Amino acid sequence: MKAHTVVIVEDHILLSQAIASLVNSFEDFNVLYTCKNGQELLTKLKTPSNIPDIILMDVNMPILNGIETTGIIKNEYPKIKVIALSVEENDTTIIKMLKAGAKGYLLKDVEKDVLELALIETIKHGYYHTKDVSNILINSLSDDYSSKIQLKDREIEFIIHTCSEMTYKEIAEKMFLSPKTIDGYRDTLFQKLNVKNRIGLVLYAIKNGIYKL
Amino acid sequence: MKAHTVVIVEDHILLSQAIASLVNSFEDFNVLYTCKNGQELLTKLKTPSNIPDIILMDVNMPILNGIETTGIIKNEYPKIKVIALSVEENDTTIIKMLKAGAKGYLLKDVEKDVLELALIETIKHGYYHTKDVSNILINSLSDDYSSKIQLKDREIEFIIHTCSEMTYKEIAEKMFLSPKTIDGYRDTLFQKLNVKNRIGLVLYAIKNGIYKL
DNA sequence: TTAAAAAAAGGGGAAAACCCCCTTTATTAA
DNA sequence: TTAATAAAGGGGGTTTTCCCCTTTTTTTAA
Repeated sequence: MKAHTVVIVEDHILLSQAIASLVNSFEDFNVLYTCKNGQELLTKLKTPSNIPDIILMDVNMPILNGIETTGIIKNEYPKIKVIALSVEENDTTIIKMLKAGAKGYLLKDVEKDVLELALIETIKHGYYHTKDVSNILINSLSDDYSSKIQLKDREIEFIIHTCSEMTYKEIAEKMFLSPKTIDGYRDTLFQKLNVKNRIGLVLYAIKNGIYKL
Repeated sequence: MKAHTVVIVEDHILLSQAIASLVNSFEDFNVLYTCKNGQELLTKLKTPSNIPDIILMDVNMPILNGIETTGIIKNEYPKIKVIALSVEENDTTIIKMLKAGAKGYLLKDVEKDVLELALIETIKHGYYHTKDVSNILINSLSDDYSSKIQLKDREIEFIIHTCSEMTYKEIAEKMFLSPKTIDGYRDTLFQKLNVKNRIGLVLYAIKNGIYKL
């Protein structure tokens, strides 16, 4: 009988089962069950024998996502440790998940040894952070201004139009503005968002969910 | 010693290793190694002892994606059977992958038993199709809109660099080419991919998994 | 070995993007 | 009502991107 129990919450069944197979190969860990989303997990947790030591939580899931679910777990099951497991590497998502109560954040790009270490450390110390995540946490303390970037409605509208093949002149027509005003918006946003050109702005917009493909 | 060998091509390392762990738990299958993209796979296959019976191939990967890789495998290693494994469920991607030579197409949402069945059937009969994929194949017989867009290695490399704040001049330096050659690549790709400008190219690249944010 | 195809490169010029500085107009708060 | 702030806009000039046409070099296949 293994020492510690794990539950996996991941909407792709095959990945869920594959990760379960991997975790079951670790010496001290046993997967109790898998769930497809946060809602299913909350239903399962009502039965006390279903309470695990650790939950491996995907972030992007339908119905009830990882961030929301983690917040609920923190409030109602404070003894359960949540480790996030995601392809999402942008700072905003990581910060949100950690603020919601996750004790660690692993990318699906890490080696399996890192997953095993994360499980062991979380049991032993209550958390596990990779260097990347530690850096992001540190930066988020000193870059308190960066979470305060406020984009105005018209700025957002402009950004969305830049994520298209339209010239600035065409965007100006679309927004009923002068091309010189568009120049002004561009200059302001390049400074505000610390980008060098339109490509930088488009990448920023997609990365931060301002524009969805 | 198990009967059949499998190789996994998947850019997220942990998923790669988790799927390998799962496949190794199947009675008749053994994972030889994993690769992060098609390019790495092609390098590995040059050693004859690295030739597997089956390749489990992700579709969206940087550098050389699943569709291109599968096409190359079909031409140069016709005995190897490729099964696609992806979150992508749109008809276009499925058709492209099957036309490229994949012997099956599984979603990451299937149960692990379906993966095992697919492996067994592919060894026994040479292919395995779920009902969904069979329906898509039948429907595609009446839609002969086959798009034959082939991207060359250097083109892909160029595309990845355009998804950055570098000027074309800087990209030319990075690729050890003349700026005029970059102009040539740009013109060719704009026509090939039916885009109007660099923004269009960047959006295409992100949408089609050529560039990952 | 030679011809064809692919890759690399070149010239020229117009349009678009970028950057710097500044003013005017409209809205909001005191 | 007036002053401050926000939004819109202007001039001028440089750099970069785009487009069109062509040639040279390298690689591949016959």
